[in-house]
Amino acid sequence: MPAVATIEDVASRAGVSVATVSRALRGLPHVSPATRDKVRKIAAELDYRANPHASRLAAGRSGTIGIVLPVLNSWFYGNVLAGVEAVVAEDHLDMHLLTVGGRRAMERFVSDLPALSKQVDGLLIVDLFMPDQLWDDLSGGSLPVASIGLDTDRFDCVSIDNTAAARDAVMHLLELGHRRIGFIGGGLGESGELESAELRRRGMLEAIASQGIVPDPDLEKSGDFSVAGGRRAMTAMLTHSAPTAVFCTSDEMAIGAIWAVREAGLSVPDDVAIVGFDDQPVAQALGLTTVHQPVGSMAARAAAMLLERLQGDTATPRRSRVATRLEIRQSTAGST
Amino acid sequence: MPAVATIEDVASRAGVSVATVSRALRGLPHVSPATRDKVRKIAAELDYRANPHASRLAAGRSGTIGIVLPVLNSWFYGNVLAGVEAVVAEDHLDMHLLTVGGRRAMERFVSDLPALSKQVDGLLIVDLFMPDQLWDDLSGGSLPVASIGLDTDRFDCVSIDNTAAARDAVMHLLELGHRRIGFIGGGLGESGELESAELRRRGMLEAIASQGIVPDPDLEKSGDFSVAGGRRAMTAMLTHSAPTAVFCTSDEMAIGAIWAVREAGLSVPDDVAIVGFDDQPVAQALGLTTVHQPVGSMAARAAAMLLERLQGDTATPRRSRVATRLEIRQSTAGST
DNA sequence: CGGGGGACTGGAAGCGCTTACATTCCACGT
DNA sequence: ACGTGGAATGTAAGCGCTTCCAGTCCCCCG
Repeated sequence: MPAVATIEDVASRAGVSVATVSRALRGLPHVSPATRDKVRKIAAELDYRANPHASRLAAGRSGTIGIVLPVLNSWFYGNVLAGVEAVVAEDHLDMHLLTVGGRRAMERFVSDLPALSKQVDGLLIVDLFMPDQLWDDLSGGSLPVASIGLDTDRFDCVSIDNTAAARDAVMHLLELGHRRIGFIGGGLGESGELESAELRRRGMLEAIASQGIVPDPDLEKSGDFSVAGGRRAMTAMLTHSAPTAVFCTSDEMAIGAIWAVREAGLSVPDDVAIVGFDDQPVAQALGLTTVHQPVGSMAARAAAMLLERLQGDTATPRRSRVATRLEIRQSTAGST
Repeated sequence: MPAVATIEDVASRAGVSVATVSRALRGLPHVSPATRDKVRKIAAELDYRANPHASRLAAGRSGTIGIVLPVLNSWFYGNVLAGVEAVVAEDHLDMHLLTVGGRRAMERFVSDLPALSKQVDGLLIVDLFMPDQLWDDLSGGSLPVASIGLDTDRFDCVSIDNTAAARDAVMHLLELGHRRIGFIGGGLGESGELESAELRRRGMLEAIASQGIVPDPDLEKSGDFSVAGGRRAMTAMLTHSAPTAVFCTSDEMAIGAIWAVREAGLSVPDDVAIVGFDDQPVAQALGLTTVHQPVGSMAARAAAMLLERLQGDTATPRRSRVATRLEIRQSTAGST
């Protein structure tokens, strides 16, 4: 049991008070350079690390930001985490995962919100089903909040223009001559549709409306952002109506849709063209036409914004819009 | 600023001491049922939540387990996180992500290890590049450790028989008549090969040796477990030698390999058969022959083992072996 | 009916830091 | 020579819990 050194050990060994050690180690003013160096040297010798719980309790800050997301096992959120991680690690902050998939978890999250401010200094909300109350609590509270994928002026956000991106994607299909265009949107668990999915649906509707096409409810299905969900939605769609093209709100669902199309003995893109969303690495490998969005860097940017807030920046919420780009590949334009 | 209630508020409102509140709320003995109920009722009214930092400081326990993994943006680790999350959430524990990709991060991790015991009660090591020193530190230290994917008797682990799984996969290729079989293994970042990749390589060698085939170094490449890495490795392999089949240590790399094969104007499986590893959802959708391993439940099981250790279980390390299964699909057996 | 022993409860000492405030010290201006 | 202001340092009061220890109180046995 190598009983790690405490601040007191450092202080006595350096012949100064704990207050001085604390100041010296954190680079605060009111410490002479000589003292600071000496303290640091001794701290290094002792391999001293401040006990984070003590620091947090005393300082009332946690040095942690909470990341609120629905699930962990999806490419999208994995990339978000990676992007955020890179940024917060630089500032020696920790990240605290708050998985809020499903209605129950969301309810618990909302009710925990007041207490949460003790545990995290800020919150990063990732594209998520947001009950109305959460919007209010979040923008009303004193906890800094930033979001990835939510497009709002109530707090900092970095997002894409979901509607425009979807419109472009569907316009692409229309230009190829498609008239019966399906849509696979999505929500996670029992909660409602994700806002981003809803906006993409709107873009799709705008696009087909611009060509005077009447939307067919049978051509709208909801998946859960998984491969299996996409397949299920596509299979259902194929049995009832017969789209010649389908726009999916995630690559995973698009892959599932392609699977379903092939299972039905049809071919992509000849019988059914498929468009995804996200542009995961796998999309390129498979020749999936999809909307590219730079998830990792969006996440990093949002994290950086949040960190600025933690430094005390209290300007009005910033909204950062990131460009998307339709990657046209074989799932709409050639043979797979 | 709705100043959350402290234990003292609850105590005074309930007319008892803070000690009693603490005991009542945590369900410790030596509290009469009547008192307990009263305290709980009042705590609920006040929406009291214990300040975790204070609890941790006082108790010397963190209620947190650390999860050590190399990267966050990969399907494998995402599923690990999801599996672990499900288990730890039940016990109201937090998980602390320790991303240790790359040599530098690993060095920092090793040097932080002693201090880490203040921050986490236990460590969950996910299939990772493990420097020798880390092995010693981990099994020598007092911190409970469990691992996912590492096969060891130095601490609890749940793992698969990588060698056997790889052998079976390659035997499958041999049975199909392949004689020039490539291997795409992998490590992450600048660190060495993952142990699991190394074991799979061994299984591959065993298999081809059993058929009297001499291994060809040109048929061994290393990827980084990404689609791009798999593609790169495959492209390199195709230019130098011409395998008729390739075994990849992850599905992502297998997908990249398929991509490269097609880019080269060849077809899967007719010119080159491809086998992956993991059996991600996307593998089934794509008809990728692959080794199935139940990542999520392995992670959950390892987490459960670790939790038992936290309860004080000090039996000798348990090794849990999970069965894998070769899923034969079109990338080796039919037309894609 | 007295004493022993549980079952409850409260007091209080920390846990290892941060930080407001007090103190010391020195260089400087007058 | 003496007051002064500011920088450097120390003192000590918490932060909000947990937990050891020491009571209290009551019941039951001898």
